[in-house]
Amino acid sequence: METRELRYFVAVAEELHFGRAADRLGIAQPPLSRAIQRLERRLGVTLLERTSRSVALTEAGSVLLREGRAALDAVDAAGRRTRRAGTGRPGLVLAAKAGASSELLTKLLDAYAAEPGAVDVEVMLCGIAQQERLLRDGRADVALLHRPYDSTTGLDTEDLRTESQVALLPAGHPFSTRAELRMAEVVALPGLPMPRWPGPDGGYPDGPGPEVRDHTQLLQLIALGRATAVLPESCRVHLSSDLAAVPVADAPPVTTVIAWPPQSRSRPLADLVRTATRL
Amino acid sequence: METRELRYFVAVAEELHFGRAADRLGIAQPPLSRAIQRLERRLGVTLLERTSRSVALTEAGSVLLREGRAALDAVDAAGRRTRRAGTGRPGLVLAAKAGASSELLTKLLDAYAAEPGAVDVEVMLCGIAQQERLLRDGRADVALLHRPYDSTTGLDTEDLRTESQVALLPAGHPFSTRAELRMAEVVALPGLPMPRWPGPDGGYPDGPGPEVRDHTQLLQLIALGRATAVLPESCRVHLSSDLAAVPVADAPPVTTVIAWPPQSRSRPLADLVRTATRL
DNA sequence: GGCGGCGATACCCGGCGGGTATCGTCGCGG
DNA sequence: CCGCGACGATACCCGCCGGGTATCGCCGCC
Repeated sequence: METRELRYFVAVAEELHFGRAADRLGIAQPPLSRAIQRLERRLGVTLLERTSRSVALTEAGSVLLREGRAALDAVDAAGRRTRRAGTGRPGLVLAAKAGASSELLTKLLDAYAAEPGAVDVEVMLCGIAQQERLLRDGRADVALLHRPYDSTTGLDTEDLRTESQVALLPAGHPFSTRAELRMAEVVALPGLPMPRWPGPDGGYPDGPGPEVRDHTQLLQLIALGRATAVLPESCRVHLSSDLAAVPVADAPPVTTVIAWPPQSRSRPLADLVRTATRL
Repeated sequence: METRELRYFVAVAEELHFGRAADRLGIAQPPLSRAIQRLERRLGVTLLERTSRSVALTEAGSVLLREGRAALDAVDAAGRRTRRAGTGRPGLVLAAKAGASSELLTKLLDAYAAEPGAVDVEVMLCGIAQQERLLRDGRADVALLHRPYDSTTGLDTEDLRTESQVALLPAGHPFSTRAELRMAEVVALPGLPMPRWPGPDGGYPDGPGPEVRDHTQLLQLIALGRATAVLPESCRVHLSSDLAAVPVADAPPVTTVIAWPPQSRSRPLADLVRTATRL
């Protein structure tokens, strides 16, 4: 199986429409049809159920979609990491959610920079739940994640710290003076829905509440009185005066972990991980 | 990057010889040289340092070798799993070392077969340290591993049980009547070296001691008075009378784990894992 | 110094990837 | 009920790229 074929199939499987997929791939529709047919013939498996009005994934097709994405990520990662290894710049790329764990991040970067043999660390600030992707396709070498929000399956990790969570409310909200809240109270706040985060696929789940991409967006929405959210208590350090934080007694504790792709313990990475665990 | 190019590069990087690599790939040498040149040009990186007398990997080349193997495994896995999903046979393939944990394996298979919704489980008995590879390239869905001998990095796992280890000796050996031994005594047994196991790459480490591929080979060598070994105590159940087992006080305990590739929790796999943890 | 092994180069061919034109099917609206 | 339009499949053509053979250039070694 060639990566081009995989890329073609993934495009069609995502669009469920040969024309749009061909468009996205920058080729015409007929060669795309042929490529998919050949792929099916070679695998001996029907991947797509098509009529002239619709395209649907078969069971095998959805397996290939999932596995093919992972394989393409691995191929991309190989290319990117090789390029990085070749063209000077042997530094590390660390991915972190914009606005999360910032004081831990500064402490980590400072401590690591003081280590003997430290290399340049490029910080890649990204949206929610993007870090796993960045690690998998080689754009990042190491990331800060937050369990249980982020999935760590298939990554090597070390726990860094665990903290409880607080509810963020607009300053002056009646609940903002409470000593603590419960999850049931927070989710039921009238006029203040919990926002929706993008999933690992970049899509948003259905439901009420505004769609939110990063922490600054979120904080602004809360300050505007349009939403509320439950976040790790370390977010308090950069709260502006228009926001209030109230502990949530029964929210699950959040563990910040440092994660990296398996089988990639280079010296600089190992040093960074060791530094992190000693903070 | 196309998978063909990756396959070509991996072959050359492993052989460090264009002629032999071309031979292995079933093509002539000139197209192989061109393919590698094009790959280097596209990546903008020198992968191989060649003179007319030798070929050596650059730093970037060894990165691409490691990452490329993983990517090729992922592509192979995508193909194999898709084929399996398409052509009926939606069963599970379980990989286990031949001769290890056999009574746990039988118990697991029996218990799972009794579950509602159980599917066929094909058992793939393999050599030492082969299971990780089988999981990665899609030939197996789930495996039994033994920490700390087997690496579990990049795999999802559940612990099943932990046991201490015993030294295996030829029956009648002076030490065979001892109540317990220490590691230092076992490794120093005159005339009874510890055998060498293949690593994950299939190669054997250097050193004294016979090369061993699986447990039956090993047991036979011990019975013949040519070797000794330290194994989990569950190996006692199938000891023949020509072997003796003596507990080793300071050997690290061995944990049997069930492992599967990340992001692949199909219903049957989840059922099997759940059954295993309940044994 | 000549021989032989090895990677690179030169040159040729066939197949495959990609393009345009067009067909066959089917849902839908008048 | 018929015609239109959307969409995937088919037909056919072209240029490039993957692969082959022949040969060169380099260099270690007898």
